Amino acid sequence: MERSRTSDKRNRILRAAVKVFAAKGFYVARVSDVAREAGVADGTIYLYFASKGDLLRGLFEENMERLIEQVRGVSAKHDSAASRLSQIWSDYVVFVQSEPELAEVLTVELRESGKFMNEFAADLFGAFLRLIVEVIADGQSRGELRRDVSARTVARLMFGAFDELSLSWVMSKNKWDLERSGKEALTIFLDGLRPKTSE
Amino acid sequence: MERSRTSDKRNRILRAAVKVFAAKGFYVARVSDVAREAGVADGTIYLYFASKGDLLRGLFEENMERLIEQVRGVSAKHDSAASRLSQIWSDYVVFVQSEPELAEVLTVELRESGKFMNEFAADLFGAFLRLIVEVIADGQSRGELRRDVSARTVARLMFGAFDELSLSWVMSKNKWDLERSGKEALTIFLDGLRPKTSE
Amino acid sequence: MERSRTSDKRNRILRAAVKVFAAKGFYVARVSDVAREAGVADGTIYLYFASKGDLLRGLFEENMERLIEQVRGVSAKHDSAASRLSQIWSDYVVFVQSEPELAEVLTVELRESGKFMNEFAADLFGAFLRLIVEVIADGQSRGELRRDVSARTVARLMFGAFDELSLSWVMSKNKWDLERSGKEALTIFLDGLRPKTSE
Amino acid sequence: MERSRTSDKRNRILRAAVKVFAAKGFYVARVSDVAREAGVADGTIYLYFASKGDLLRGLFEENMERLIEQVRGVSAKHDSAASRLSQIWSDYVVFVQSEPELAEVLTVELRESGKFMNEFAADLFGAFLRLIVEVIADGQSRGELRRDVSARTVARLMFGAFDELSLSWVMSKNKWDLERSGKEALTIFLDGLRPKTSE
DNA sequence: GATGAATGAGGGTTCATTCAT
DNA sequence: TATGAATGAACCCTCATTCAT
Repeated sequence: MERSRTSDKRNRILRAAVKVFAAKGFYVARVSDVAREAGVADGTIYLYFASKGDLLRGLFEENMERLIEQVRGVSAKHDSAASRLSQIWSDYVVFVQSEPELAEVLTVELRESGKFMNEFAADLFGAFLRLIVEVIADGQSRGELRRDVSARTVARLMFGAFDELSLSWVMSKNKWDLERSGKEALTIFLDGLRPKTSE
Repeated sequence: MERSRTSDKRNRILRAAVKVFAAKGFYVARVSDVAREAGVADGTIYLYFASKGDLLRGLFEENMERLIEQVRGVSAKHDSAASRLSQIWSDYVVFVQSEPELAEVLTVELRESGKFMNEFAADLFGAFLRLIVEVIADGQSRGELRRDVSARTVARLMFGAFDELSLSWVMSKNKWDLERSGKEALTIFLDGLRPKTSE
Repeated sequence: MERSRTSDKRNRILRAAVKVFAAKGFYVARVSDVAREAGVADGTIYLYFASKGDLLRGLFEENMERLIEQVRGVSAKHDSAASRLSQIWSDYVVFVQSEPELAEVLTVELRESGKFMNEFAADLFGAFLRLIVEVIADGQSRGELRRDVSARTVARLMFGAFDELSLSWVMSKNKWDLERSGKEALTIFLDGLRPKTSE
Repeated sequence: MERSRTSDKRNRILRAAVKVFAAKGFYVARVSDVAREAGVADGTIYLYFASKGDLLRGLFEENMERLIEQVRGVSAKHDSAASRLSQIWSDYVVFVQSEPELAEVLTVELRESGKFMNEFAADLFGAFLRLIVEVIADGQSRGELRRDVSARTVARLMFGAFDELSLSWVMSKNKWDLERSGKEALTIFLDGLRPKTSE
């Protein structure tokens, strides 16, 4: 009887938590809601997570790391900043479309929860942002992107813009074409980030 | 003894709520925290608001309307889309800098709260977004902005970008120059939105 | 400006209390309900009554005394036990029919409230009952009523029976003929209380 | 480990509620009083009852049904109206003497509570009364009881009389002989209900 | 490991009462 | 006297967490 390194039940609970937190929000959701959704007893959750907050923390950790890994892999396979940004975004679109509830939790709860797990969430988010900053800065240093703007500012801008785009898509129940809007967004940013001829 | 049209105490409670909700988040904040901050008894809050949720609602209502009015006034005083967007943003910077806690509550809680006051918050936010859409669409129809992107998408992008920018400024306790970053952001967007020569 | 010995406002409050207590019950009724019904401010009530409980107490006192006086007067004007009981009951019917809400409060709340104003309510009720006992005992000593039953028991029986009759009439919103039922009841009791021939 | 069909704890809570409600009255009693008396935590009560009011409701339901069953059984075992009424009453005396607190709650709170659970309490009480009405009407149709009085009125009379008798016995802390008084009462009623010779 | 009944601290809300006007 | 805004103690109920089975 092999046991996967990370228990099946733990994953079932995490998946249930995503669903429930997405539907009700972290604070309104009850631990027993998660338990019911996961098909386990309330107490079972505490065999895998120390507290309700830890459940949210575990959820962030596991998934943000996955996202970060994905983004990290992009830089290896693409040369230009433009193609990297394009790839990062289209990967993210795939993620949002295939796991909209997770995307919602990751973006919505990240903010409110900042209140009770500051350093933790900030770290994960910081790591994510730093990768974007690197892509931008690299593009600038190679003359692919304009240099008169702070890479950090650009990274935040793009993150905010795409985050808003995907979140509103999730919350509007997929009523419009996310890929198309994303392509338009990317075009605007890449055009706006083109090196000035005067430089 | 003159009495302001809207009760002093109501305003004191609203201001206290902003402070407390910003510091702890709506769900973690206790009504008695707000009462203490406002210097009133717990029960007094219920003379002005029907419930804790109604307090948050009242807070949105009053302030979002103010912001919307401000944005609305901008279009009358400025001609080009560029100057309108520039003005809207610099007005918003002034707001964020002078009332950072309110800005935080308005942006952070708007999301989480979407869960329990959906239509309400969505309406106010929708009204705000619509104004931006109009500015963009108007700029497009006058040939000032590129036409190959959806005005709605652009509005969302810009909102998301600037929202992220100001929120991260608020939460990082003002460690960097918001105005400067904002100017860079505006430049990137305006460059990215410039009509294509091929058009 | 003459002032009646017992203030008008005090009476207005008492009348309002009767109405409100009858409709909602003492515990569910709020002091502010009584104030609104009386057309006075909440605080005004406390100029005439020390507390909510005192309001109920005042209500009992004033009205029970009136009822007791009425019953007391009957014995003077009537000779036989039968005619006395008949008169007491028909007076009570008049009272119940003209002030059903007061009758309801006096009978319903008397019981529940026994819990918090024991000695007081018991005294008033005891005085009332004692009058009935006297009528019965007098009738027994004069050979008009059977002697093989305790006057106290008979008084309680009759009180309980007539109380139930009038209360159910009040609560059923006067759907049947109280006078008629009362006459039947009286007949049964008087027949049942007739001296045994063997005596 | 056997489990009784109806949870032990539920019954412990109900018994505690009887004791506490009898002592303080429903409105004055606190849920935590009941919990302490039952030896459980406050929250435990809500595992078995939806609310404080539901606790009172459950208490009525369970016990009134028991009483009604008892009364119902009497008619099968006795022939004459006289022996039926006699048996119903002596059963009730046994009940009142063995569970005086329950008797008190059932009769006292039934009235006040009518305010917030009208139809419910009325139904149970109505069912009880209807059984008495049947006994009376049956006695009348068989010529055992006088026919010139409404069976409904007689039932109410007797109920009111016996209710008052037992309640006052309960509240006077058993200072007198309930059985004896009850026998007297029954004699009076049966004599009063004897068919008229003229009929 | 798994369960879910039990716990009890905590918080939103009510409302009798007060008191400055 | 009269007012009614303000008070704050009290209480019902929720729900994260525990623990005996």
